[in-house]
Amino acid sequence: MSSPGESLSSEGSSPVFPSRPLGDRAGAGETWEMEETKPRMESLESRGLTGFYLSCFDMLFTEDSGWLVKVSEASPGLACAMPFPTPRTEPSEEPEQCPVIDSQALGLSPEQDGVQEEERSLEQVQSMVVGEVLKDIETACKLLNITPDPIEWSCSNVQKWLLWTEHLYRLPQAGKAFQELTGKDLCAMSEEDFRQRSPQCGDTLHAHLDIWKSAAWMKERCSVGDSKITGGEELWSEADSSCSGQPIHLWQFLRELLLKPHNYGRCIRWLNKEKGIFKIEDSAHVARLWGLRKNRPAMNYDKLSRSIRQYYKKGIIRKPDVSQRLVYQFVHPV
DNA sequence: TAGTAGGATAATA
DNA sequence: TATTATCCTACTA
Repeated sequence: MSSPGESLSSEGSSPVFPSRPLGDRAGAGETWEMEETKPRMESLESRGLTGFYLSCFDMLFTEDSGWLVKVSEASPGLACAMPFPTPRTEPSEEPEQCPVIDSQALGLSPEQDGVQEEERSLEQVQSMVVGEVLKDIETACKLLNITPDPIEWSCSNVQKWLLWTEHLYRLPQAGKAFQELTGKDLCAMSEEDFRQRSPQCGDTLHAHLDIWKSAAWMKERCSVGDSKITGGEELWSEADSSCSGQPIHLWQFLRELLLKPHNYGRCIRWLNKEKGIFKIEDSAHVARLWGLRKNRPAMNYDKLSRSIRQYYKKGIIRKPDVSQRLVYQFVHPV
């Protein structure tokens, strides 16, 4: 099946790139209008990225906001787990770290100390929030087999991302309005451009794209700096088969969904993780996700389940001893 | 009606 | 060539 919109068109897109979060993109053969990026950057930074992300929470986590509990329960020791841009007036060329400041050593008053404490707490939350956002984007990249940086998306990548975002956040379909646009075209579009193409959800899609762009920017900065990322986990891992260009297998895809219960727990979940027994709660949803991942719009549970059954002979998946509908078991549990 | 099982064949990487 | 997609029939809950 051919992907929609293979021919490139920049119709309706702005000639400049208005909303690159920070910094330039040397080496990509692209012209970045830094003057144009500045207002957007300042807006982002003056609000603080946390404010930016928090304002998108209702869109981001409509599936399940359970992970937010983790933020409130987070250990203070997780503070500054990843580089995070703090509010400032001028962009810095250096990758930022989150320094641990000894207020007593600085001779601060108790009031100043309290403010410092509050700021540290805020930074802890920021780190957790950003870490979770990055992880969600990483998962989407794996599942869709697209790069995290929207600027690199082809037309079909853009359509995948649109389908995915519409599906995940229950937005009205807007794919046709963005046909024949590459990621670069998309990134060059203003919020108003988005709204013109899709009055119903253009602003939402633009906000999501902004998050992806910010995440790509942060990823780049992380890779420029050291490899320390949140909580010791390696984001953007290259070890994953789907990120290394290898075609993903259905069993791998199912396992990835199972390993992201806060995103996909409503459509697939472990019944007994130790034994590898899982249940597909929403067969149509899982099939749609698989179809999105493999660019097979006609995928349905009938076909998906046939593929699962092919694993019986191979000893990868089987039906549990007590067979139940929509319940399968990994022969070799994780 | 939806899910299960498996044969056959085509498409794809 | 291996894997998955697709289509099919038969059967079950």
